[in-house]
Amino acid sequence: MARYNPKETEPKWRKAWADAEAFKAVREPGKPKYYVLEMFPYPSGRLHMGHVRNYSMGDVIARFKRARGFSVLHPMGWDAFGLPAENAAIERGVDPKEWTYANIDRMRAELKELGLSIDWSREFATCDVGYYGKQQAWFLDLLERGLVYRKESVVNWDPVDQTVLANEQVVDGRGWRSGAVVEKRKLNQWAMRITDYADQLTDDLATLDRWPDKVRVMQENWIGRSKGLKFRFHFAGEGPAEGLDVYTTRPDTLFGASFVGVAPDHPLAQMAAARDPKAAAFIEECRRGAATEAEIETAEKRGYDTGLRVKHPFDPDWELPVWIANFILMDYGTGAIFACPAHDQRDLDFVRKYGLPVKPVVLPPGEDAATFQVGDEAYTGPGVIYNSRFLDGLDIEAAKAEAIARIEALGDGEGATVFRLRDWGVSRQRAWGCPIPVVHCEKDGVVPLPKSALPVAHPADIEFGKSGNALERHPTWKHTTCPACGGPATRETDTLDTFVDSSWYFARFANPWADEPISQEDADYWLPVDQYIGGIEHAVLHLLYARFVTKALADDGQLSVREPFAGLFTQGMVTHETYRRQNGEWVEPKDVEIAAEGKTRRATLIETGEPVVIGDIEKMAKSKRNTVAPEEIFEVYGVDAARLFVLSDSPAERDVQWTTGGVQGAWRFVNRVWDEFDGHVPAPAAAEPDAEIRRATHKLIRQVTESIDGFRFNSGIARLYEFLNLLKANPAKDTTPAIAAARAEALSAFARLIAPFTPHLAEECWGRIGGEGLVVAAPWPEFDPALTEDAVKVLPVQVNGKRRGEITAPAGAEQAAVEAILKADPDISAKLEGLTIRKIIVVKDRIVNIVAA
RNA sequence: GCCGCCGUAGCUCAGUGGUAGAGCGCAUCCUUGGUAAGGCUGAGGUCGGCAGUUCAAUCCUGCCCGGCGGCACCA
Repeated sequence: MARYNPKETEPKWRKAWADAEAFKAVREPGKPKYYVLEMFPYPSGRLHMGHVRNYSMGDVIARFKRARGFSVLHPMGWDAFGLPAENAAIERGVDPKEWTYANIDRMRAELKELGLSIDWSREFATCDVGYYGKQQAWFLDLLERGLVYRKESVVNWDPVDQTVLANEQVVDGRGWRSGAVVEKRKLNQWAMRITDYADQLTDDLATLDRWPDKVRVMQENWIGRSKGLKFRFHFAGEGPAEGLDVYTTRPDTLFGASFVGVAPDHPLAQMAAARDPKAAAFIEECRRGAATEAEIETAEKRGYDTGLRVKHPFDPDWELPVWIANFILMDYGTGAIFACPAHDQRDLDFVRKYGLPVKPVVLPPGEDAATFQVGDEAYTGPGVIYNSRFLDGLDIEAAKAEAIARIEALGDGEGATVFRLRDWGVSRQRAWGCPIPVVHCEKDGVVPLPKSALPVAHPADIEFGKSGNALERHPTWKHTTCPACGGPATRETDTLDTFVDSSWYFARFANPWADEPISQEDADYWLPVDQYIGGIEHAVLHLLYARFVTKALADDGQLSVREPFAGLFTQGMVTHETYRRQNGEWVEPKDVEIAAEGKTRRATLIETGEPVVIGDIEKMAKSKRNTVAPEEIFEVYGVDAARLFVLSDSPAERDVQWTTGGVQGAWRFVNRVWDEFDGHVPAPAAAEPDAEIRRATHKLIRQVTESIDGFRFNSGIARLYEFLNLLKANPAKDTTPAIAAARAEALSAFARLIAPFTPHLAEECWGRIGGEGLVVAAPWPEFDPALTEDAVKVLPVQVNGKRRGEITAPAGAEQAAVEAILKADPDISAKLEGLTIRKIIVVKDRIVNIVAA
């Protein structure tokens, strides 16, 4: 018997699959289709373990569905525009394009080595002119539809990356890539009207029943739809004639109003500042103190009374003061509020500081109107409205409806829906991105290019290597003629956010050769993506943008689906222990030797023998040096062992901890499997298969099938481990014809069941037992449901909830039959000596409990 | 503060309303022509805590403790 040699077998089978074009996606109208997609990688240059896990999961699904008779699309591409290439250009003087394509070449080779069942003929990179030129085409379509527009606005400016960021790319006031504190700048920017779809994007989340709840909740929160009332206060005395618009979600508490507040940036605040130096000073102070969002959130509430007064909408004689308050945001609602401190914590904190009145108008259940008071905590729970004239006695929802109706009747406002979501700013002041296909003409202004002028490609001699936008600096590229007047014009030098690139790539995969951006015929067949797999970090970025673009393109008649991803799975990360020398320097796992001493572990640096501190388990990252290079693992253990390990050791949605012992365990399994197949002896003809092994085989098929369907790869693999132990206990040699016959069926099923996880090993095993053709082309094994149940069940017998013995009964035995067996059992009878049986509870095929006294 | 996930063997994790499992690690032994290896056997768990529902709870419910993640002056 020879040891399994992955270095020889694995490349052999990859070649066989390629020669057979085993993974070519073909539209077959008679067959059900299945589109499996993993979030495409950024070509950073090297494959890491996270990629191995992500793409192995997708590969399990793709191979499984193919074996189950689906026509499968499983493509791969590259999210290839973006800053790292430009940063490499600045740091190392390389050309971003060359750098990117060289990285793609290397990573493609590594991905191919993983043995993924991908249709490589469909591969593209977003930096291919053939891709981004099509993107420019639909960009122009959306521009024409008014879904893309240009506006001067205050934007998030990342001073390190020298570009604008979308709101979604600002985390805790810092750039998501650079970590730099984001500044506010006023710029002319391209934006997409994602807010037009805010309602749909919220409502349609309910249809995504194969998405994790967590992601749906995150998107819902991000879009932040709230329903309420927009209405107008009229000024008492001086003040703008048009009044002051406010937004509230609590119109039911209008009679608890204490003051009216505006944001420091609000026009009314500006007006006050113009004639009141103290107001101006207060506004200035607010601006200074609020550099980051984190600071705004924790800042103490402060305000300034403008001296202006407004009339209460339901009582012209009731006047409310107008304050400027630092906690009011200009870009939400109308930038102005009415404050009801008794039922809003922020308002309460504010009025407690400035001595304004607090009047409760919602009476909590069980409280007495005469004695109920609000202390330091606002009451936001349910109750009955009081102190509120015509709203008295109503519950909160009824009072909201009544207040809105009254305001509408007065003509002072209407019910309104407000979103937290802002339009998507897509301009980036960087060269290594998709050029925006418009020109600026002195005479005609902003002019879209005709489609015949596409693609707008990068110049070949672009000079990177300095900060700022290289397209802007290029001596000739931007100078062109205006398609409208023929006069001189300059090209737009902003490029599109790379999230635009990734917002439609899944649709392009349906037919990457098509002249139009999306081939309707092919997209109608393949879309939506049946199973999308990727990290949770894109919950409100990529996944929201892709949903929006899908809807926008559907409305433009370019797509038939309104949701891109029918199923979403967010997989966990690959983690590893961290190691540090005494001086605090991080050390790579491969330089560390771990020795077990009893139950504790001790780490030393291999080179010097010095002790190393074992630190926390963290996501594999270069900064902590706790990475393990996939290619080194492939070299030692083979690809299959690596795939098996990252899938086997944790549930797919949770993090998996990479350990040497773990991958060695997977490697041992690979060898044990091969050993079992290598020792295979053909069964004598016509022998009746051993019933126990047969049942175990059919149970296994059922369990593995259900595990893959449910994304429980780890438990499916656990069942395979257990089954192998059973086979080892019934070895091929020196055995009965019955066992040999059962083993033949078992091995045939086993080879096909391991194929999604360890595809190379499966081929080798399949060949060894004389399987027909390639295992990738073999149908998934079927199980006989009758064989997955035992014919005879061992039922534990409890007396008063404690286990006192067991009986053997036929499967499905009912109460009467079981009671008969109980009576005939001398052991049980002995246990019941002197007791009166009150009740016998029989749970079919599970257990018997006798209640006795 | 709000929402979600997690807590089972030394470690990493499966699992189940009814006798508690895997891999690694640990111990013993075997093999020494699968040998920078292979195999047998074994020890090890009040299933985070308390209460409830139930004939029966590690599993369901509630509360608490601990860890992780997301959201958070959004009117």
